[in-house]
Amino acid sequence: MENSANVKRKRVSEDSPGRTPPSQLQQKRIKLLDSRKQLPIWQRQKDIRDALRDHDVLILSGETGSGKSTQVPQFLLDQPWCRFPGKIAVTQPRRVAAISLARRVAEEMGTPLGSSSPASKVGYSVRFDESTSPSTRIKFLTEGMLLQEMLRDASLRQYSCVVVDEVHERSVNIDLILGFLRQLQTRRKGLKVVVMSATADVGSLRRFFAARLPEYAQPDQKTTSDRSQEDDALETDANDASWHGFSDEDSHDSGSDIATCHVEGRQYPVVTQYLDTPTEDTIEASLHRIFQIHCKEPTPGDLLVFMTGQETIQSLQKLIEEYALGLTADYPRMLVLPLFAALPQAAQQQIFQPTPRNSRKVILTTNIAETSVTVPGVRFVVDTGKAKVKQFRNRLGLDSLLVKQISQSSADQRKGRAGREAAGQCYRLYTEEAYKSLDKDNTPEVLRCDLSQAVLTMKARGVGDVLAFPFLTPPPKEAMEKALLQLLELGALDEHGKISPIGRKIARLPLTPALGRVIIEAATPEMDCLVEAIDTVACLSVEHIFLAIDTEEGREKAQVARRQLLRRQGDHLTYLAAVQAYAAEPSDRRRWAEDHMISHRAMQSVMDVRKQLTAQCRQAKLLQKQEAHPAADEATQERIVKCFLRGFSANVARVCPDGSYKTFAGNQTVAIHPSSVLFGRKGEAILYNQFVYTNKAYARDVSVVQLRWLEEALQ
DNA sequence: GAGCACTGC
Repeated sequence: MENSANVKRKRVSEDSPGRTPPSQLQQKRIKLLDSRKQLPIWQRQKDIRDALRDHDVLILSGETGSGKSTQVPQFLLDQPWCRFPGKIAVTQPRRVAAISLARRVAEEMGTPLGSSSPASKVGYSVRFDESTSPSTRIKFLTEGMLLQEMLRDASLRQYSCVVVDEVHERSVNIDLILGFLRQLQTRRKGLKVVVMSATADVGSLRRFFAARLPEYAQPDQKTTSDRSQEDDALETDANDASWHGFSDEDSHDSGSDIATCHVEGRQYPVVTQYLDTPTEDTIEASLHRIFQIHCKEPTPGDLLVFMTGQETIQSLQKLIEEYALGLTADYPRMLVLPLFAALPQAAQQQIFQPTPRNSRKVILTTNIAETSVTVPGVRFVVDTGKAKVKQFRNRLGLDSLLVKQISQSSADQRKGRAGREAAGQCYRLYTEEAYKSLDKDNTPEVLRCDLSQAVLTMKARGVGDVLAFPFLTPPPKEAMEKALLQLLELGALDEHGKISPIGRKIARLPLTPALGRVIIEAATPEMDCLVEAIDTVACLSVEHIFLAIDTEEGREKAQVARRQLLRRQGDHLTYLAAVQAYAAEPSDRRRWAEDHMISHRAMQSVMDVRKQLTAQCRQAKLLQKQEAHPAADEATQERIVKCFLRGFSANVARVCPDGSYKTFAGNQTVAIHPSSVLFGRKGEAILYNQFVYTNKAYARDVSVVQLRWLEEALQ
């Protein structure tokens, strides 16, 4: 263990280069102690220590502002049970949170951060950035990083305690970690687990940790078949959060080894207003409400409007700006700012600029502002009550992305955004009855996604019978079986369901199993195109590299700017050309990206992923001294696409006489997505990486394939 | 001829 920790320490981190003198660190610590004592959780210090002295599991609920993420690890550090092996892991859903919490806790403890000093007691570990020291006691890390650590040591032997934060978010990774910890506690006595959630209702978590293992691992048969019917009907609402693996009936609550604790949050009051009658037109209703608030309420006080996506945000922005022209000079000025993930970084930064005097920011946002981005200065929230939700359909192997009603907890989260700095107001553009009829919680991601990666994650960490894995919310059996079949087809599992050597290699890669399989295929002597495959796969595993353009004129400009990069064979080879050209650019890469209307931010991530994949392939002995082939080599290009065929053999469609495409697997009609270079073109058959239903079924990331390649692949 | 919310290894 110590060895691997030392090796990791050599990796880069972004700590401040100069070391802070110890006396300054202590001064800062003493100064911060006063504000720590003001936190609601400070009073509960003894309760929390006692709870974990007497129990192995603590479920801690507390809203934002309680201070639980920073204080709980510090409360536990000097406890006798925490002396050996001595480390505390605290998981976080997002990289920025892991890093900033580590920085804050290091300051509060008066210790240097991470790798800046061998004496540092607090560190962090996120992808591409690890900052720990030999003395690290508290480590903040993303959920994915903890799962990666479990590949090296499934028993997590360096930790005395694992704290899982933000459990209410219910990502697949959180559910996997909870299941692993639940299993681990039966064979590693003394491992303490703290589960922290913003939701006060912790009944299902309690039952989960209290139940005897074999009994609750069985999925509920009745509910499973209900869900599979729903799966057939594309349009039905599958957002049924009332479905839980842990209903009161299957509770085996002994309660003996589980402590629970609730901590008050620290929020200003927020007044909620509902509509008297429901509305169909949320854009119109938002427009109306925004101007009402703006004309009636004093400044300062910014306004945050929750919408579904880029398109609705941009049309509402246009409407507001038109209407704002009619406002007299008596009213404050209005600054309308959109906020969504695809927005370039510079535009996103605008929301952090201070609002000028006598003006009001009106921020139109997706649910990025619900959890990931905290917008300062907000006193008013307008909530349309809707969000786009992704749902995987097993039968069709298709992701749908449709507008759905949000859950109550999501609505409450949005409302809370108005009360972070002062008392606020929240206007819900739906009736109070509608609110009461919403699902209580968000549907856990594990019920909404392709499970192949989760299943391979389990297999690689020693879970033999994945159908018996303790899920907080067991997915339908069909979904698990579909994932097992897909892994078998990829050769990641053998016919007995055991993980194969190929499967182990794929599981180490930070990729979906299908993309991982492409890498493995490309490394074979027959295919011999690993360098190219890494570049292409790296591009496919980050956000879209081509900047979105919304005018006809812009599109023509983009066509010209990108002309040398576009490949008639399709998106895969186009991405490869773009990565190769970017990587070969000797001087100003930012300039190159601008010239080609490519996102520099996306290309930087591509280069990070490329570096990581290259290192991992070298470690796995997949990559020896292989060099890139000349760019124009057509035989290589053909082999690259064939490698993708190995990973995505189910994602193939043939052209029909009417010019549409139909999938081989399910005879589904599929259209080439407008973002593809093949949009509007025809080939005898296409291969695609993603199959997404929005307003119709689209293939994304598409290349032309020949029918005889498919026959070869089937041999 | 139409465009995907958000995380993460």
